[in-house]
Order: sequence, then C-alpha cells, then structure tokens
Amino acid sequence: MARITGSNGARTAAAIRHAATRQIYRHGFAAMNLRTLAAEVGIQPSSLYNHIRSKQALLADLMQAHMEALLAATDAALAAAGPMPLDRLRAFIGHHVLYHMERREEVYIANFELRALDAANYGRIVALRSAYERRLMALLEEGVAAGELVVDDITVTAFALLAMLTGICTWYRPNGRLDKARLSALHTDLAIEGLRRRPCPRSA
Amino acid sequence: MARITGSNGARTAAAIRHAATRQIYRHGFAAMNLRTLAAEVGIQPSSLYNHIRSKQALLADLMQAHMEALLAATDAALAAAGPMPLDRLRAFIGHHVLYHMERREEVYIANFELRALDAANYGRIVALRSAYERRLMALLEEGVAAGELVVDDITVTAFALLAMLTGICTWYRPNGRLDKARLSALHTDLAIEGLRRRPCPRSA
Amino acid sequence: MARITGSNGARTAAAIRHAATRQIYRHGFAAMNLRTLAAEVGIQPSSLYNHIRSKQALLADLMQAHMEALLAATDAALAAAGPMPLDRLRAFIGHHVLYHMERREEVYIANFELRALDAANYGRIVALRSAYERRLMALLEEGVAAGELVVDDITVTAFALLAMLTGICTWYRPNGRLDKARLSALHTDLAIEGLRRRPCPRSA
Amino acid sequence: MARITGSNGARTAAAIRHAATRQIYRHGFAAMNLRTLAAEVGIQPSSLYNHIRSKQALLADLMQAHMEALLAATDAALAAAGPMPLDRLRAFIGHHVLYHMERREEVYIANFELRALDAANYGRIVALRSAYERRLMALLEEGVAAGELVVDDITVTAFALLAMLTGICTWYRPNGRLDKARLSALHTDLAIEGLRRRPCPRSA
DNA sequence: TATGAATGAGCGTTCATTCAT
DNA sequence: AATGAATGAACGCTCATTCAT
Repeated sequence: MARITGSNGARTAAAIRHAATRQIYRHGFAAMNLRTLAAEVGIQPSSLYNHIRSKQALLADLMQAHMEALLAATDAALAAAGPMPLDRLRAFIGHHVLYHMERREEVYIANFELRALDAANYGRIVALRSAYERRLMALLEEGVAAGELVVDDITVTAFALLAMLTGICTWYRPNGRLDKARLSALHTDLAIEGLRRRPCPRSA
Repeated sequence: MARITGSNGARTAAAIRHAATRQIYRHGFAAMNLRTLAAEVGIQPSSLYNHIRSKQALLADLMQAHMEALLAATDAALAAAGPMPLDRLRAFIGHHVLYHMERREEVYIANFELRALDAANYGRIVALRSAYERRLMALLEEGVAAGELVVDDITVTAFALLAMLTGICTWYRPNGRLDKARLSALHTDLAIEGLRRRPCPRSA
Repeated sequence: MARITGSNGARTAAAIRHAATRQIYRHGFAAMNLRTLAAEVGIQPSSLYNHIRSKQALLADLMQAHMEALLAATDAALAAAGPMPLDRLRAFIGHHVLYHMERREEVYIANFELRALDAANYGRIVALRSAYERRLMALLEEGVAAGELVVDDITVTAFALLAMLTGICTWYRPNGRLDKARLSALHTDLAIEGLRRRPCPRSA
Repeated sequence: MARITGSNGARTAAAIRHAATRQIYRHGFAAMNLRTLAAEVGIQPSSLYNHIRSKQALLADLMQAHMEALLAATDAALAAAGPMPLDRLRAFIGHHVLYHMERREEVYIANFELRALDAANYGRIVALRSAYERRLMALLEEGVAAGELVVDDITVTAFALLAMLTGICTWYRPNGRLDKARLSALHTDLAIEGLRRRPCPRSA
C-alpha cells in the first residue's frame, strides 16, 4: 500500500537536470529549448514545471549545485593533501583538472553561462565562484610565504592558471589520445614549473 | 538629389558590425536579437537586410574577419621577431595577449560562438582557428629542436597555453589595476618559464 | 483512526464555494484560476475535484444556489408584506437592496458571469433570473391595476429599476459613509417616487 | 509613386480595435484571445504586434478612447442644452441613454473590465470615469440650488441614476420592440420624475 | 479525501525574415 | 538604402483536468 513517495518524481527531476546539462552544454542556455528538453526526458513540456520553477531557475540550480559540489570536493582534496604548500597546490591543480574532465559539461556551463543569469542568481553564483578562486589564491600565498613559489601577482596568476586548467573541458574527450592521469600530470607540471623558486638564476 | 552612394551605406554596415560585436559579446549570439541590434544602429530591423544576408551570415562574417586579421597580425609580429626560437615564441605570446586585450570582444566571440555556426561556416572558421593553433605548435617545435624548450606534449601544451593566454579577454577591463604592458609581461613569463630548459635540475 | 467522514469534506466544500465566490467576484470567472483557488482553500489543485465536477459546474452551482436563495428570500419578504400593492413593492425593493448589499459578491457573479456559462447551464440560470424579474413586473402591474402607479412600459421600467437597485453591489462597502438602512431608504424613494400616481399634474 | 503612407496599416489598426471591442464585449477581456482576434481581422497573430503593444495596452487604449469620446460628446450635448438646470439634466440623461445604446459595446467594456487593467492603467481610466460621474453630480447640485430638484444624497443618487441609465446597454438590441427615442424618453422620465420638486405634498 | 505527477491544449509574445513601396 | 506591415515558426509558460497511489 505504501507508495515509494516521490520515487518517480525524483527520477524525473534527475533526468531533467541531466538532460538540461547536456543540452545547455551543447547549444548554450539561450539556444536550448524546453520542448526539446522535455522530449529528451520523455515527458510533455508542461510536465517540466512539476520539477522546475522556470528555465532560469533550472540554470541557476544547476550552476549552484555544481559550484557547491566543486567547492566541497576541492576542500576534501586539500584536506587529504597534508600541510606542505607545494603538495597542497599540486592537490588543488590535480583535482581541478580531473574534476574538469569528469564533469566537463557542468563546468563549461558554470563558466560560460553566467551572463544568462538574472541579477539575483548572478550574485549568488559569482559569490561561489569567487570562493573557489580564493582557494587558489590562498594556496599561492602560502607557497610564496613558505619561500617555495615566486609569484609576481597573485590575482593575475590565479586567473591565468584557472583559465589554463579549465580550458581542458572545452576539448577533452573520454576516448582521446591521452588518458586522464596523463593529462592531469601534464597540466600540473605546466602550471607549477613556471612558479617554482629555483636555486639557479632566471636569466633571460 | 544625388547621394554619394555607398558612403552612408558603408557607414551603416560598419555600425552594424560594431554593434553586433558588442551585443554578441555581451549576451551571446543566440540571446542577441536583431531588433535590439537595429535599434542600437538607429535603423529598423528590416533595414538590416540591406547590409547582411542573415543573422547567421553576420556572425560568420564577423568571425572570419577576426580570424583573418588575427592571423595576419600574428604573422607580421613573427616576421618582425627575428630568427631565434625563444624570441619568436615571446613575440607570439606578447602579441596574442595584447591583441586579446585590445579586441577582446571579437576574440571572445570567435572562441565561444563556434557552436552557433551552421555546418558550412563551422568548417571554414575552424580551419582558420586551427591555422592559428598550428602557428604556436610550430614555435614550440622549433624551440624544442633548438634545445631551448622542454615540452612533453606539443598539442596539449599549445592548447593549455592558448587557454591561459586567451582567458584574459574574459576579465580584462581597460581601466583595471594593471596596464596592458604589465599584463602582457606577466603572462609571457608565466607561459614561458614553465617550458624553458635550464642548466639546473628540475626536481624539488 | 476513524474520521468523522464527510465532516471535514463538507467543510472543505464550503470553503471552496466561499473562496470561489470571492475570487470570481474579484477577477471574473475567466481570469480566476483553480490553482489560486486551491491555495486559498489550503489544498492542492487536484484535490478540488473531490468536491467539484469542473470549473464550469462550480460556477453554475454557485449561481443556481444564489438565484434560488434570492427567490426564496424575496417570496418570504413579499409574504410578510401584506396585500397592499405599494407596500409589496416597497418590500420587494427594500429586500432587494439589503440583499444586494449583504451578498454583493454572489449577486455580482450572477449578474455578470452569465456569458461564462455553457449552453445548458445558461438556460437553467436565465430561467431563474427571469422568474425574479417577473416578480417585479407582477408587482408593477398590481400597482397600476390598483391605480397607485403610473408605468408607461412595464418591461423597460422593471429592467431600469433592477439596474438601478442592483448597481449598489458594485460600489457598496460595509464601512462606507452611509449604513444599509439609509441606503435602502434612499433607493426605495428614488425608485418609487418616479412611479407614484399623484393628484397634481406631472408636467412642469 | 507616392505611397498612401500608413493607409493599410491604419486600416488594420482600426479593424483590430473594432474586432477587439466586439470580442471583449462578447466574451470578456480575460476570455478573449489574440489568435481569434487576429483571425477575425484576417491577419496572423504575430501581426497584431505591429499595431498593439500588448493585450493589456489594447484594452487600456480602447477604454481611454471611449471615455474621452464620451466626455467630449457629453460636454457638447450640455453646451447645446442652454442654461436651465432641468434642461441640462434632461440633456445629460438623454445623451447618456442614446450614447449607451449606440455604443453599447464600448460602454460595457469600460464599465465591466476595469478590474482587468493593471495598476497604472486603472488609475488613468478611473480618473476619466470619475470626471464623468462628477458631471452628473454637478447637474444635480445645480438643480437643487435652483430649487427644481429634491435630492437627499447627491453621490448615492448619481450612482443610482447612472446604474439605471447604463443598464440599458446590457439588454438593448437595435431591432427590439421599442426604438431609441422611445427608450430614451422612458428612461429620462423615470430618472427625473423621482427628483422633481412638486407643488403638492409627497405624502406616503 | 488528498496528493504529486502527468497531460494536451492553448496562451501572449518574440523571432528572423520578406516584400511592396 | 530604408521602411512599415506582414509572416510562420517557435518560445516559455499556464491552464483545467486526470489518475494511480
């Protein structure tokens, strides 16, 4: 007699989020339409509204969930990395690259659909994004303080590194020439080698 | 009664391209609409069609013009840089960063609106884009061949560098904290330091 | 575990009728929606259908209940008024005005939502409405037959009087400047003075 | 060569206003839909928007045009009526009834669709409506001041008279039993007889 | 009796585009 | 070269209603 309450509804909601992520990633939020989304989920367009409040809210929810998951996973990776600044920076970068390969659709959306958010949602999501950027800046500062890194400008360097490390989600394909571990190692080296203090002179 | 035919029309066409660049940059191609574009230019939507064939063709023309200008300017910068691999790489990077600050709207469009192109245009623009990427790969190979660079994977490194150096066009603002020259130098160092062969050991 | 079946349900049904009356009065039948109605009652929209057959049937039931109550109350007022034509007309008018102030929402609906009824319901409700109009026409005829009234056209006069006396339900507010008794008296005088046969000449 | 500028457009706009008046009168604003309206005009629904800003603006424009025309026509009728209070009141009433028979659709809309207006439009239209009501109140006051009328409460009497005289537009049909002149005379008498001061006593 | 999820029809509106003038 | 009016397709969304639980 007992109905598995919400079971079907929860499954539909998850299917909507999944399909929406795919379609926004492929076509962009503005170009994605709710009729096609509903069709991919296998329901009528009007049924979408049993699970979302609006197209805009769907995007915002997707982005918020992504940012919160990314922050939590990052903090977990840092917690496991121990106390050494360079280890922690490596952990951040390695985790970032792996995460961005595994969740490249969510990542891409969170990076390139900010402009599609209305004012209220924009503020909320950008705050989460800034928190993530601050994680990296803090690590760079730790490294400098420990004398292990040379960083001319923390902010610019953080932005440049994030751009480099995030870029992978625009071209990575699961069955490509190189596997995730290799790509992660390559990016980590590229990012860190340019920053490490060395005993020898940096002459031009 | 005779009007200097073409003069006014050419001015209108230029105004359309300029306004379109701004609006696509701000809202994305799919979210930008021809009503608003026409309003910004100061004409009626239907008058747009005296100057463009379609919204799609407008985008493709903008992207093609940008890519061709970028390639020409890059080749000029390389021609002026002399024969030394490291100088040439510095010239490429310096030029890339400056260009991406000065023309950040066109650059952003060319990078993030590829998916809005129809099949025929897509092929044409991607070919130009690949030509640009190959410029950088060639420089990396030259540097390795000359024994001045250590590059584990040319393709991945080129993509990673381009992502890093292009990222600036998403946040650079003309009146920001740092000027163009400083930002260019910072990025050049970040990009090159990680690649330079050094006499001393790399390991920690 | 046993619930006093029907008790709660009857309360819900009454709450629905009450809320529906308010919302139709305020926004009109077409503009009123079952979502908002359900929300005001404190149930889900689908639960409404345990108490109503359809939105249309809800309206028809409301209007029928109103018309039957109005007819019954009118007949009771006339029965109490005695045999004199002028007394009976005063009784009708006084009752009408008081009733239209006290039940102005139901009255308004019954008067202005006839066009929202489907064919079958329309016929039924209009028949009740006509019965009410005939009550007034009969009183006018009695008054003329008794030589107490001068009425040029019974039908037009009845319609004009009803329009005047019903108008009050569009602007009456319980805490307004004048109380019900005063408003009732004012309207009764306005309605009757123009009809009374007088010993003196009518012309100016 | 010279195009009769706007000719076709103006004709379409007029056809839209005409068809909208009919459909709002018949079904009410909320129940009327723009697809049917467009079909009646003989254009596509989207073409409506070359002539209206929105459904709401269409209603507001219709009501405003009606109220302004009514006020202007009323003032013209009063100007032609001469200085005598009773003549002026007769002129107002006679004009009101004739106008409400001839333009009963516009009148009905203006009276019963106020609640469909948004806040800004509501204020504007109600102000015009009040101006019209004040015309009648002023005439009643003139009549009382001249000793020709007995009016217990100016406001209530004005509302009651307007309700009576406006009611005709809910049932008048052009080919009915009585013609306009007769209906106008009947209503004028009904309205005025109850207010006239008489030499003989008003005993019950 | 109440509900969450689904439905199909339809809503007001916007869109890029066309075309006679 | 520019326009006003028109178009057909599509959009996000709301509606009354159904139904298994």
